[in-house]
Amino acid sequence: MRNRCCGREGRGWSRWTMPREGIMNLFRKTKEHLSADDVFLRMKKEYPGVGIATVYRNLEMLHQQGLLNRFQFSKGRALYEIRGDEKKDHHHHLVCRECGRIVDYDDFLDKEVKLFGELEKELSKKHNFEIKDHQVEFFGLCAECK
Amino acid sequence: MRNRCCGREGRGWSRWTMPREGIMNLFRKTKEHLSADDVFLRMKKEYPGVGIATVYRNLEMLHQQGLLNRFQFSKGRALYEIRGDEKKDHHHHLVCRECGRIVDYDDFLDKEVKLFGELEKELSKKHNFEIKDHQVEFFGLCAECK
DNA sequence: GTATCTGCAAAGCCTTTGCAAGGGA
DNA sequence: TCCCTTGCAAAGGCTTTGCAGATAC
Repeated sequence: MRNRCCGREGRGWSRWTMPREGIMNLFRKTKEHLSADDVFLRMKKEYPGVGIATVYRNLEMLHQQGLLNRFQFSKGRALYEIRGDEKKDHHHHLVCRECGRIVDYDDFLDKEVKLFGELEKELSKKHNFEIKDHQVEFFGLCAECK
Repeated sequence: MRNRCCGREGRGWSRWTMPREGIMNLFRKTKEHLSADDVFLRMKKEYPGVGIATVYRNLEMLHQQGLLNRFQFSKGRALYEIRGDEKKDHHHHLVCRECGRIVDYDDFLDKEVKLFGELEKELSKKHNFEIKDHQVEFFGLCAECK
């Protein structure tokens, strides 16, 4: 599965390596948000011997390339998730302030999609920003914690 | 200025102290987003002798009490800002991926306000979440960096 | 063959914690 | 007096870096 390496401009790597492949496989198999340590621990089973530094380096690289999203919901650890087709896989988050549980939702209301499109356009113009992406979180208490 | 201490239920502190007051004064004077270290350094001038641990402890306490917002836009450091009247001071962010600059905007479109109200209601019901707050960030490149 | 990538260990940064001393109520 | 709060220093958690050896192409 090194086809991803070829014909890709400015991709940030020169070789499609085993750890890189292993990390992407992991994310392809799960919908969870994983921390660097989560990835490191799960990698051990299928690709033993991969070091934590390599995990960090690759997560950063894959994030830079747009293959993974990175989130920093709370203090401490960053969380990653796979990023698929922009339009298809985009979602927003519900984050529980108590237990840290994260719920994704992607069944947007039509007006929600429409509004964000308009907002990006309008804000770009008004603040002279080139907007590439957005992130929305609702915070509160989940069913168990409230 | 210890009036804030009195008659406030579940406020998380028993005494309105000098460091606490100093920190709030700092935030009242600025619209910037400050890190714990920023606060620590600025405190030194007016309230020398306040330790960094105290700054962290109080930022956390003030955040818990809803007087400060905490954000974690990128890895590393948390940023704080003063939180005024919910309706009046609420705003969203534009974050530059290149230089980290943060622009606030609070001149919401009417439909934007309306939509978020509807969304919170609908998501609460659908996911059995008690939504208390939301946070919106647009990421991209600022005028200088693009 | 060679520049890139890796694992290991050590260092770095931000944040929290333990504890004895200080200071309101 | 009581016990909340503080400052200091040490520890903690997550992440990055330096470097010699391994590896993709």
